[in-house]
Amino acid sequence: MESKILEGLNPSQREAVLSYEHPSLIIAGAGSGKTRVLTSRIAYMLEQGVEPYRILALTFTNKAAEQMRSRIEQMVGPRSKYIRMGTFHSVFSRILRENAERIGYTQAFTIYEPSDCKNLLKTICKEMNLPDEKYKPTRLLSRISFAKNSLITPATYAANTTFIVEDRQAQIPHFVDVYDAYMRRCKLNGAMDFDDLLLQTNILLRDCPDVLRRYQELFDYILVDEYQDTNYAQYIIIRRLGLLHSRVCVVGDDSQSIYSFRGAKIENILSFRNDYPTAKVFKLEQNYRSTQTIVDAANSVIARNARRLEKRCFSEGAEGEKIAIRRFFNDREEADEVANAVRDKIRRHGASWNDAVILYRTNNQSQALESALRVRGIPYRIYKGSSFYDHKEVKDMLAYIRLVINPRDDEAFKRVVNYPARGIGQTTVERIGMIARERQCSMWEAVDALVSEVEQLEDKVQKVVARKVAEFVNLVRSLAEKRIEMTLYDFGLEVATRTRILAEYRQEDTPENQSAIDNIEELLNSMQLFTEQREAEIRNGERGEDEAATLEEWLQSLMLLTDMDQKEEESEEKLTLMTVHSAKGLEYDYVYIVGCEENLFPSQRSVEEVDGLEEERRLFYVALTRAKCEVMLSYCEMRFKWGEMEFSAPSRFLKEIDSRYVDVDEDLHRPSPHALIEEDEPRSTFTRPQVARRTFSTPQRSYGTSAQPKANGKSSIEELRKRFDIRFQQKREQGGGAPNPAIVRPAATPQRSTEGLRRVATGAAGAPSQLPPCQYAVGEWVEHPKFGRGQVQRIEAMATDYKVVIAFSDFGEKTLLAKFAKLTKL
DNA sequence: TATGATATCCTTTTT
DNA sequence: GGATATCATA
Repeated sequence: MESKILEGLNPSQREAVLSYEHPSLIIAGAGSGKTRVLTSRIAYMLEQGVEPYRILALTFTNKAAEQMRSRIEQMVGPRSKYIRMGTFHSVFSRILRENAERIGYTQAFTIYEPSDCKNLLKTICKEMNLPDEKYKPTRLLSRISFAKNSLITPATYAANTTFIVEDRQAQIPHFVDVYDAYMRRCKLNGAMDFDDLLLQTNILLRDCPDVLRRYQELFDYILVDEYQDTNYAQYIIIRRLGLLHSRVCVVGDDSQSIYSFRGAKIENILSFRNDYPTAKVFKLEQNYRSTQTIVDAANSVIARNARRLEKRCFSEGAEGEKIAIRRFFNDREEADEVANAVRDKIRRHGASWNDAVILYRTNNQSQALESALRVRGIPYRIYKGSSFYDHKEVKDMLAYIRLVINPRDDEAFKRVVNYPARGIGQTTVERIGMIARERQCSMWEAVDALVSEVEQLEDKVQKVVARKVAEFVNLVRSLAEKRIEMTLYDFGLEVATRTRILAEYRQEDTPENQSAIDNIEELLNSMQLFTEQREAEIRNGERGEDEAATLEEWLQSLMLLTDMDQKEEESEEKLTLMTVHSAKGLEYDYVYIVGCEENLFPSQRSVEEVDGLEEERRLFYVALTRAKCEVMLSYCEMRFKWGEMEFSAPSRFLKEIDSRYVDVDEDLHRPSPHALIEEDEPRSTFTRPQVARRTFSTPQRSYGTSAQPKANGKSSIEELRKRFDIRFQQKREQGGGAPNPAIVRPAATPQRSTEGLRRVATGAAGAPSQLPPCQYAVGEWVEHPKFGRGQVQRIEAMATDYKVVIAFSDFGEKTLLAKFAKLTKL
């Protein structure tokens, strides 16, 4: 009897699933059922008796991991829970935590986010008296990131003459010293940055053979998704772990390698067969997602890349519509017209907003689109890099929490030592920093001693300052004590109130303050959610009793979240906006790719880099292949950039699509107005032969020296305006531009209950008298989605909510928060 | 020490 | 244009 898992797989998919005992390279073209093969393979392994905890499955995003897990669960049931599955970063940060002491780290290490890293670099450069116009934090960090991802430690770096010469030429001769100091300081602070999670894992596996051995023996099977986007550090981790059994299976598509800026090495997938000579190779070439037109069009573009693994993608689906290419006057018009186009498309096909996506190259392109969508009342969701955690109030909360977990975290210390203001100035902070450096300890440790000596201080001024610092130290200490006896949520609330952060935002009732309070509440929500999830897992026997949710784990999971991991708001139909990068792995019926212009897509920088253009082309390929049915590409004549109008030319990629698959509203090769202007103003500086073809590329930065282009451009804008005004007029008359009033309500922002927090605000924190009455009563019968039926035993008022103790028939007594528990009265 | 004014970067893409 | 950093002033 054949396994059900194999049903419906095509021959090559099937082979890829069956060969789980062999190291495998699965080259999976876009839309070829890659995830299905991967999940089927794992499910099949489980069915064949492989123990789930012996499987290590690494994905690119947490979301991908969750999706895979739930699919496998559907196939083979709850055993899937025990598979070690997640992103490289989340899986290995957990492993690092378990073994932190082995590499001289504290188990309570915190993770520095890029802004912490940059701040630290800034301090280091200041201390070393390096000119900050050359030693820019971002630049330093990206170089450090490059080094770490290539497993180059400061020592190896210093020994490499190429690097040293490079740095000298880049006028940052002391980079290696900065790098060294940075790593030391991180360690001293008990902190790791994102790249450390991979680098330190490698150090751990290199220096501790017993640890290596343990995990080698544990993980009989290793599967890696999106292998084309792994960097050297990740590659070596896989090599090391796979050395014993070598049952490494990687899945990827070289044509979709788009993360080289993060150190991803396309070579990893290109040379997999050399690394694992016994590997079997499977090619998934049939695209089940897109129309033939889309697949063929995408092929015609990607064919221009030199370095590729041989494969021939095809679709047996419908031929489908041609790819539409539209030209617009400026980014505003583009946004308006694309919004109209999406709306019309969705209406005409009776489709859902969920079926369409607008993709762009850079995040900042979303602004124009957002306002166009808002005006039309089109509901949308936007995936944007970590916006939530970028909020000041969230960072402040997290800084206190980080300090509680790991007091040596200097960046957290500096952030909140005087927030909310308690009279500790810059000078004081600097002095603490100096003491810390003298004693080679963290700032916390520096003041820790000081606090006990406060009263013995002679100097009056010093005494006052010291008292203030002591106040802060005691605050954090007392929070640390509270933490032990409290639930995550209660502790979070304690932090918000005791630090007076909440009070800060309650002083004045402004929209900004309300949103800050909302965000803090959301942070607390996530704590509660985390606790509940964990409790459910323990109840289901998926985790041991001793594995209750901890603050550390919550924080870690939070730090490693990506923009793609945000929770889907159930059943809300929204149009999605995101970068092409974020769209990898997703699919939509209708795809709109905006800003297909030179210097934007492809980006200016990519054109200058060695393999930059090929990567950009792959990115374009990714964008095209997201579509199931239709694609519309658009570009503008002008775009608002750096507060100025700049001319743009259509992207070269538009012309690279075989014309058979394209429907262009205007001749792509027609000289653009921009080109006309160039001709009006001849430039003697252009001597290169390319000049003749330059009609389609903007002069900005390319060869054009000085700031002429901008000035020229500006003076000609009026002229252009006139020309386009005529077009506008025509459009208006055709009725193209006017928003249709018959359309949907405005995008309503989800209303969260912030009642609780604002209430606490006013009076003494936690005065229960101000709470609205509890919606449940003792003795009442309720039903919970997970725990089933139960009777309310006790109700206890808390600061912002009620604790409800419920005796469930099947799960026993449980304490729930009224606000969060999804209870229905019976 | 805290606030408001000016200067300066910026725009790739993200775990 | 806009966010953030640094500076000048009370």
